[in-house]
This record gives sequence, structure tokens and C-alpha cells, in this order.
Amino acid sequence: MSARQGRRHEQIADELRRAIADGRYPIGATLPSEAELATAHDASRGTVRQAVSALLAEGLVGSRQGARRVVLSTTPSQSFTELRSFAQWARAGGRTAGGRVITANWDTARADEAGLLQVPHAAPVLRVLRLRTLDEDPVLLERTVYAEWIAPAVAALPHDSESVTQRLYDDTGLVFAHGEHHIDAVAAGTADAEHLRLRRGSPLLRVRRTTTTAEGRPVETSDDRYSPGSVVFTVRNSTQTNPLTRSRA
Amino acid sequence: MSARQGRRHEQIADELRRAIADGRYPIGATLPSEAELATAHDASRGTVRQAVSALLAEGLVGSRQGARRVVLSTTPSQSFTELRSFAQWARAGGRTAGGRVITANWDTARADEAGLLQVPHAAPVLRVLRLRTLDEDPVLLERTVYAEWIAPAVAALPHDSESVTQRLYDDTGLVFAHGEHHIDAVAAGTADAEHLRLRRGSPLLRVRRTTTTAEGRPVETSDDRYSPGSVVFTVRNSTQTNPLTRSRA
DNA sequence: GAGTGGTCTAGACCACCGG
DNA sequence: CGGTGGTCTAGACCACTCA
Repeated sequence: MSARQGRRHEQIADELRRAIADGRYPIGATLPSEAELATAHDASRGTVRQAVSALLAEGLVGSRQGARRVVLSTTPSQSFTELRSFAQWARAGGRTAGGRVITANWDTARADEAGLLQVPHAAPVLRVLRLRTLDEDPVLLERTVYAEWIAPAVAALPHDSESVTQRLYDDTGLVFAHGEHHIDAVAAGTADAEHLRLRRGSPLLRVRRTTTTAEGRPVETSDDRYSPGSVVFTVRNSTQTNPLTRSRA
Repeated sequence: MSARQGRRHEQIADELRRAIADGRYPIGATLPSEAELATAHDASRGTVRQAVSALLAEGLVGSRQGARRVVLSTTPSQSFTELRSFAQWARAGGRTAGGRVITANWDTARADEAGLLQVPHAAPVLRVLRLRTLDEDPVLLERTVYAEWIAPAVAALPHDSESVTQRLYDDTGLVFAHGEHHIDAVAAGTADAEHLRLRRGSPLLRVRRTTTTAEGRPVETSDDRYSPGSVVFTVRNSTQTNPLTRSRA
């Protein structure tokens, strides 16, 4: 009994994910009502709602007041790993990714970083400055902060690893499951300009991202700056297949 | 009237968003406890949790069991997961959107525009240069090209319409259903600098977007340039859902 | 009108954090 | 240790959908 039994809502969510993936609820099918799920899992309606809202957030099901929930998608997206991993994205586009660590050192988390990584204030973290190249051109400067629990595995990697994501998966089985990306534009600072071979003040596309495991445990948070003209982010969305709305249906 | 009273959790969330945007809770600050918020808003803890979880989803605050919630970001974040218009997005954050048309004139579609709008080459289009403000500050310069079929409705709008999206819906029933967004960074040109009150060469976040109706009919295509620090785009993804992809410039 | 999801309440126990 | 967030329950009322 010792194994972490608790968290009924996560169990219910997993059960539903499995059922959808298995095709027991194909696209367009309706899920059982909250009341039915509550009875079947011997849980309260609140717990069932917590479970279903996770699927809602993942875009697996859609929800409308008054109507049963509908399955929107059964197949996990393949392109997530592309988004997460610079190397995999480059390879998919037929280009060659390179990378090298410029500096790597232990430090303490700043307040915002501690929040993002969900670790105590001033907890030890590993800071890595890494330059990424595409077909030999420097295009991306990454300032990544790793949580303490994963940092040793990162520190053990070769400094010129082509794909950190792949190496971490091979070495530790770590899978990046969720990501959040904040995108804006900033002017290149001195270090940015030097490493990306630009003039100071050049416009850079900045992506601040935090990646977590499937359980929601934060792994790393990073400030990535892309050389202008090297990369464009594309988003497609619609009112009908909007998988990511939260409470506001 | 349209004030849509009665969703306590949304009111509480808005109040917190406003407080964070105003700097009453700077980055790194802790939020009041759930119990305090519940008392202050005369709501139950469950309702407060629903409100706070929205901020959590938006990346404004972080959360760790046992510790108070921490403010991670004060910049308003514009989420693709909510296909909101600029004005609607501003209002949701408790801010005031303004806008005025600088120039509007008929022209013929360039080749790329014709392709995006799915109209014949050199078809007539309406070109509008529009400056958008947030709490009186100019933050966004839009260069929008409207297809001929919708252009008359656009041309008839007051030049200082707060929400073009809303007005078009009210006047014509038009609903923007799908969007495609390409995001990168560019340096401010002369016109950009003048209208956004920046120096030439300042980094701007550029979003080139094309919007279509539910039937897939293109309505407009636009080159939007955001003043630095005014807006952050946020994308959440996971192995299950991936609305964002990266592509070559 | 019955069913269903959206919202809300008022409790409760636990795991974790901090001083 | 007290405070806090994470989870859960067992009700309730409403808005909406659908047959």
C-alpha cells in the first residue's frame, strides 16, 4: 500500500486519458457525465471536475455548459518535442544544430526563478549559458536555470552536446511534458551581441520558458534570445479547436 | 448592463490581475493567503482557489504547497489560447484600450497579401494604419489589410473605435474564428518610431497575422508591431497539445 | 422538463513550509 | 509549531442543452 496512492483526481484523469488514447472514446464521442464518473470512481463531483479540467487544459476534450463533454483529440502531438528541443527542431528541418556551453556554475535562485521552479527562496540552482548554432551560424543564446534535483545530470553532460533533451532522456529517463513560453522582443545586451555576433541594441526575439515533467514538476527555466531573422514562431488557433482555455469556457 | 455580474471567481481574478499590473504586488512579492482573500471578498475558499488558479495558468503567479503564492510576472500576458481582440484583452486585464486610425486608403493587393487573403492578384483592398493605446500609452502599431468584401464595414467605423472586432461583430455579425500568427522581432523603422514614440532601431515584437471566418474565409492580414515591454505573448503547450510551432524566417 | 456542466459554500484532513 | 496550499466531500442553485 505504500506506493503513492493518493491524488484521486490524477488517477481519474489518467484513466480517462488512457481510455481516450485506447479509442474507447473516439473523436466526437461524449464522456460520461460528472455524476456517472463520480459514482464509477467513488469520488465526489468536485474531484471528478478537477480530473476532467486537466483533460480540458490539455485539449483532449471540449466542454459546453449543459452538454456532455466531447472528445476533441486522441493523438498526442508529436511536435511538442520539436518545440522543446532545438536540436530536434533543426533536424526536422534538415539543418544541423550545434551547441556549446559557455559557462556553467552553481548559484542561488532569485525570487522569480524560485517561484518558476517552485523551489525555496535562494535554493541552489545550476546556471548554464549555452550558445546554439544552426548550420554553424550562432542563432540562439540560452540562459538556463536548472532545479537542483536535475542539475547533476545536466552538469555531467558533455559541453558540446547536440541535444540536451535527448541526452537527459537517455541518461535519466526524464521526459519534458509541459512547457510555457513567454515571447517578447528585447535589445541585445553586451553579452548577447558578442556571442551572437550582432551590434548592441539589435532586436532579439526573447522566449522565456519553463518546462515541467508530466506531474507538473518544474525542471528548468530559461531565457532564450534568438538572432533576428533566424527563427519565426507560428501559432494557429481557432475558436473551435482552442485546447488551452482554462476556466473561461 | 453587459457587465456580466455574478462570476465571483472572475471578479476576484480580475482584481488580482489589476493589483499585480499596478505594482501593488511586484515580482517576488507574495499574495495574501487564500483565507485572507476569501474573507476580503466574502467568498468561500473554493471560489478564491478558482480565481487564483487562473493566474497560475497565465503564469502570473507560482504556487508551492505550504508557501504563499509568489508573483512571477507583472507584464500583462496576451495568450493565444484566448482568441481575444486587443480591446477585449485589455479590458480583461482591467486596462483601457484606445485606438485611432492614422491613415486608411484603398489600394491593390501585393502578391503576398493576395495569397494570404485569397483574392486575385492586385485586387482592391483597404489598407489601414492604426495606433493602439493601453491606458493612453501607445503600444501597438497595426498595418492591416482588409479584403474587399469586409472593407466597407471597416471604412464606416469611427476612426477612434475602441474595439474593431466588437464593432464589426455588432454591425455585420462577423466572427473571427481562426487565426494564424507569425512572431519575430524587428527594429523600429522611422514610422514605427514616430508613432510609438521610440528611437529608431528599438526592438519591436512583430506579429504578422491572418484572420479568417469560421468558414475559413480570410478577413484581414496584418503586420502588428508592439512596443517593447508592453505585451508578452504566452503559449502553453504539452505533449498532448501544441498550438505553437517554430519555423524558418 | 430532465440532464448536465458552471459556480459556490462550508466544512475537513493532509503535506509541506517557515520561523 | 502555526500557517498555507493541495485535496476532497456533500451538499446547493443556476444556465444551458437536448429530446
